[in-house]
Amino acid sequence: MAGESTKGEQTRQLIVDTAVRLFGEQGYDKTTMRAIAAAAGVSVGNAYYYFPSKGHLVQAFYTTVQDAHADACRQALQAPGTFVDRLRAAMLTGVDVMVPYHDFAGSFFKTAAEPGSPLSPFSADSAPARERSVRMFRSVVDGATTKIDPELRAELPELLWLAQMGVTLYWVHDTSPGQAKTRLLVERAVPLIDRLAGMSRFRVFKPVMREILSLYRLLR
Amino acid sequence: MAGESTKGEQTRQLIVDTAVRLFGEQGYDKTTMRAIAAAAGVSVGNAYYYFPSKGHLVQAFYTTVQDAHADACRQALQAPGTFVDRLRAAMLTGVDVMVPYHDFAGSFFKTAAEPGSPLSPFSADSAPARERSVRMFRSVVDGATTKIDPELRAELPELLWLAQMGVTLYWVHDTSPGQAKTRLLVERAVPLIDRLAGMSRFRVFKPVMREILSLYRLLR
DNA sequence: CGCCCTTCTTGAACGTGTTCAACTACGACC
DNA sequence: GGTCGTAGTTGAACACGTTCAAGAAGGGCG
Repeated sequence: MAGESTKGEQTRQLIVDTAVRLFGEQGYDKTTMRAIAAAAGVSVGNAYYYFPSKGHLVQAFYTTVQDAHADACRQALQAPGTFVDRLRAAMLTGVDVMVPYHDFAGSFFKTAAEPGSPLSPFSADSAPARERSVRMFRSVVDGATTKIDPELRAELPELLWLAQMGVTLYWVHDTSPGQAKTRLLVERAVPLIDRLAGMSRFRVFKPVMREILSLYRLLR
Repeated sequence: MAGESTKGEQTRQLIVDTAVRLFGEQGYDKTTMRAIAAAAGVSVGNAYYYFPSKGHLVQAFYTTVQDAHADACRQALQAPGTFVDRLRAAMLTGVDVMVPYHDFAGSFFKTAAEPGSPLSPFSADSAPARERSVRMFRSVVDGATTKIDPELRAELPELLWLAQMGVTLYWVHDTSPGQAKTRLLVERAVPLIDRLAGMSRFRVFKPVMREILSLYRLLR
């Protein structure tokens, strides 16, 4: 897991660590490339030798947060349980883990939201992180004792990841203290999702769900 | 409606017109403030005397597009019809109107998506444009002959506006030729929305819908 | 050692959005 | 007519992200 120890790899790591620290301390916009380079004791150009842009330095930040989320979830998801409980655990720990970075995320969001950006959660560059997150939601679904339509169950992990992107979108714009409203959103949306998933087996609802799934597959 | 004709108002208009033209010709990023100022025959500082930032020059662009959309819809919404037909008309004309500006929207999107930005569709500054759009969706709903639960019907215009924001989000990221996938999304999502709206009167579904509406009201 | 090639590093320079102290134009009031 | 104050205007200057030609370090090979 630990990287090679060549000169370059060391410098690269030094720059990432410094950047992540400064991002956390001062936010994205206020942390200039010059400041990162100076704090790391290298030149500006050197930072650009390892990272094609300032935004790419944030991938490391992503990974850090995602690791924390994975750790926080592992314990909660160890034992099987109802779908509601598992989903709530996954999503709430997600919010918890992000809380310290709310300001940072706000200033960085515009970069990640840009259509062509490699930092967009939908981009090819983000595929590993995305797949990892989907895997986590798959384990949420797999360990769930609740009865769910098989076709929906297969697609659910990806849909839940999408839902989490939506929650994150709301969270970024949420200015309530401690992002309380986002928590409220999760608390109340999760049971709703559960109810809808349960209804997916009813006769009247099944064709609608099928249509939604087929549309989703077509457009993603 | 036409503005005053003071010196300042003239200059302001000149700058806006030039900016809108250049944005359309070259996109957002490639149109520099220096270029706008030069093409308008004023100094850079003068542009900043009237507009606090480059992004603010885009509000005029918004208004232009929205006017075009309103015009395109008026005719289609004149006569009453089914909910599906009216909603499809409203949303498809929305896409049509935006098509010429897809590249522009892509490069500008990051600015509008920023949480604190006055150009965010959720911001206070965008309230007039937002309310106008919601009004349009209200006329879509009001003229609809389809039976819809009254509580949902009251809230539906705002929800449809939100849906259109979602469509726009998809559209911005849609790289298919002519944004064909976005059209597909509208074509197939509209009947789905109609079906769900119709189901809202069923006994099993009503409490779920109530919960969704109450959650939405709480969090907006 | 001397040579060469790759890897790594530098800092000045470019073009950008934005700011600001200074300047001009012009209308109102004495 | 003269004077003053506001509205309008200027362009140099700033800080930023990014680029690039140039050089330094290091190591394999004769």
